[in-house]
Amino acid sequence: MTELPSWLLTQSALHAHRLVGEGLAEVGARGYHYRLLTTLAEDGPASQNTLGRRSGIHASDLVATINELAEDGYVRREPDPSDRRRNVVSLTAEGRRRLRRLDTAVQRIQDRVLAPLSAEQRTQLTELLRILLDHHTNRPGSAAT
Amino acid sequence: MTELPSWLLTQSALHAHRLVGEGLAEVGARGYHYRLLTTLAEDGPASQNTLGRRSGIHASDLVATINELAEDGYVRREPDPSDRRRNVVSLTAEGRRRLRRLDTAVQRIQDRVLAPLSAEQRTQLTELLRILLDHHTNRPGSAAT
DNA sequence: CTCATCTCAGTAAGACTGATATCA
DNA sequence: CTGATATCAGTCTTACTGAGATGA
Repeated sequence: MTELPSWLLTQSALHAHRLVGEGLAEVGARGYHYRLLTTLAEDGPASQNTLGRRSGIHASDLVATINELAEDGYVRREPDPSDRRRNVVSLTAEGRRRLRRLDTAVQRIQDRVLAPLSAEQRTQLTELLRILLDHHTNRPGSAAT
Repeated sequence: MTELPSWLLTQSALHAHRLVGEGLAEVGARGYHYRLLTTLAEDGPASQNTLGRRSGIHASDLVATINELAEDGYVRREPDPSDRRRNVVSLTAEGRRRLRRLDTAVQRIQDRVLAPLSAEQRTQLTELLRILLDHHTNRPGSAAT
């Protein structure tokens, strides 16, 4: 069993996930916070629906995530004047600072995650995972509802 | 962000985990069931404590897992005569058959998980993950309690 | 008494489902 | 009315914490 690719994958990911989670927790953040802030910084303000698609965070979890980030003043949630069903969520200046801090933490952790691999091996691994992820992202398997 | 190794790792693992979960669900099982049955088949009967260490399943989850498997007659839980605090958990004949079935399901899924990779790339990936996992397994990081 | 073992209740993160209110 | 959007409550899996109970 300990040689099953899916096992190796999920277990390594578990460690990576734990390390990242701990790193973010040290500065009082969670994975969703980082993901949403990054998405906002990379692709700009958007409706919650759009942010959900971009970040991969489920709409219902997005609500709570935005609540939390808005409470700390990292994002702003404003009704869209052109479509009053929508909220436009955008990054504040404080949010940008916050993201820089989280980014530092996360980048530092990449090194701990990949610690036992050489530079070449790291590249190899990222490429292989990139192929895997692209494949499964575009072939939802049975995730269609 | 979508190039972060930890992101690639956790997201690919998520797909793998989902595929395996679906495959097991189709035959009415969960990950813990497969892991415990495999551990019992590979290393033989043991106390719950020992099984927890071997399988990586937390002692408190092991209780429920064994309950479920015992109810279906796949494992037997008997008090250890030499130490009445302990239960000795062992695989039944039905449990062996059950494991063969789950094994088939899981093996079939490996192919779906690794679909876009060549044989050589699969070997590469498994080796890299093996290194990662060994590293993090032996260096609990901050998992010490 | 201390320590190991097992059990039970509860928590946490991430992903997801289903129901509802609002509005286009 | 239909369909999109946001919100709310709850489920599932895996992992873990803390509090007992039993017995070595």
